[in-house]
Amino acid sequence: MSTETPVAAPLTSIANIGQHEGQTVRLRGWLYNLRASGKLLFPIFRDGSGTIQGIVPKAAVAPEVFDTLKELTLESSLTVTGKVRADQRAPSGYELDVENVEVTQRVPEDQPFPITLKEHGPDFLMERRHLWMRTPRQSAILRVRATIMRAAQEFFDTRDFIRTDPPILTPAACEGTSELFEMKYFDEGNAYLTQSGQLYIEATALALGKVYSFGPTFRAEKSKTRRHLTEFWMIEPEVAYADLGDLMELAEQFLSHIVTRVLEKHRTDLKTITGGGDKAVRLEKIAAPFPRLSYDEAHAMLDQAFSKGLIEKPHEYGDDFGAPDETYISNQFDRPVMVHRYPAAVKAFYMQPDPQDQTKALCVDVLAPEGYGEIIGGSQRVDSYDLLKQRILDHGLPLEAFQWYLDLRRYGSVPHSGFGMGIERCVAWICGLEHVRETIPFARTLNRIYP
RNA sequence: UCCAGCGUAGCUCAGUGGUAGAGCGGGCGACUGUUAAUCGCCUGGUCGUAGGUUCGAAUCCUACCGCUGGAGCCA
Repeated sequence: MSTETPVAAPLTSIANIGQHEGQTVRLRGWLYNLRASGKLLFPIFRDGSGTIQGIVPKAAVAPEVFDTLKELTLESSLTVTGKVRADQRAPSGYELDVENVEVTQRVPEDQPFPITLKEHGPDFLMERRHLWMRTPRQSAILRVRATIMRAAQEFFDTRDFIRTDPPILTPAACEGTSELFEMKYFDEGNAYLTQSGQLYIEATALALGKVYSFGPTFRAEKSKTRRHLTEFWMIEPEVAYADLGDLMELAEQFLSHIVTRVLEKHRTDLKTITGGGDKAVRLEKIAAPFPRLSYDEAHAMLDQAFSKGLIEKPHEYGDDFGAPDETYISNQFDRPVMVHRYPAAVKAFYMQPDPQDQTKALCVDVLAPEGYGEIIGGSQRVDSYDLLKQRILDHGLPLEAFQWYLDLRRYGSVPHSGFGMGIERCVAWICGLEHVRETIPFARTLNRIYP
């Protein structure tokens, strides 16, 4: 439109705009919001990396540029040219003195963009997840998720772990308990979507030493809570010759590394997510070592809490902890707490018994602070052929299906340990979110598979 | 599967037996520093569905449907 605009204005992103202070740049993105005050317009642009406010005084731009922006509808796509200026009044520190704008597609006003800056309910937003993710808070969460995933892989890659992803289609249940998604598999009978790659990475660990897997897992449980998805991502390391102590050290260093990376890259995003307040402070305390609590110590803590009226139900010794129990325990600490050596009876068949007390399993749950629940579950695995076979039979599992798994104890068995971390719960905790449905681009929950 | 709560305008909600409401959104207008801008006017509804009680039902009762999050189970 305006012929004065230099065609060569460099293209940049809003996140990097500070490097171009005083220069005229181009941004490609969308109109996020528009305020007007007479002959002065305040359009807010977004480009996926952040948002920036533009300033358009009527006297300073070509009339058609002013008119185009004044009439522009929210979420219309555009390329904007303008000069970057530092401004104390701007939340991000920079503003754009708009010189020109070129609209790629104009949203018609009879069908306006449905997500406004006001409040909406979860059903309305999830039905429009493909649009909701354009809002600054949702975009920020997805950026943090990406960093968490990258940091998690980087942690293992730089420690010489080999990534070995297990199959997603499996012939039988790994643990025999969870509800599985079932499907027909040609003439081979039924197949199931994996609920954990653990048994498979035990095999790859005995081949390659230190391994991890990273991919989606599926649980058909009818859980409708803020902590549950039917499809979620899990990263699972498995280490030959590692015992429970090694595993707990690995877990606390792993989580510390992830938090460090998020703090390095996402101060602004964390502020956007928590709505202004600088909640990054609570993450600065997250550093190894983490507090450790045996099952017995945790039980005693709950016992005392009940007698003081701090929790509603008494914890029965020998039972697993319920969600309110986990919340209480985690609230006693300012960093993740590692609860180890649960009663073997409430844990999976493949967990190694504690030599000090055969009724306990060499396992650990890492509970995130603030009631976000179990983000990591792991254990030392049974390495004796005879014991593992007996456990399979005791749990009523079909021995034929586990022959390959028993082979791992038949040929050069060693002590080995591993854990799994649910990415979504980790993101929810680090970002301080109400619900895991916001931690993944398209959440799959009990009664939603659209969009 | 069980328990609880909620379904009223495009959105968020108020209205609890007597003529259907507000804010936001959308439209028109005013405003040169707004931050979910503000101000004026306009627009907008088979009160989830079906049945019942009543002179009269958004409101009370029953069933069903949908949503929400809590238990169990789990990451």
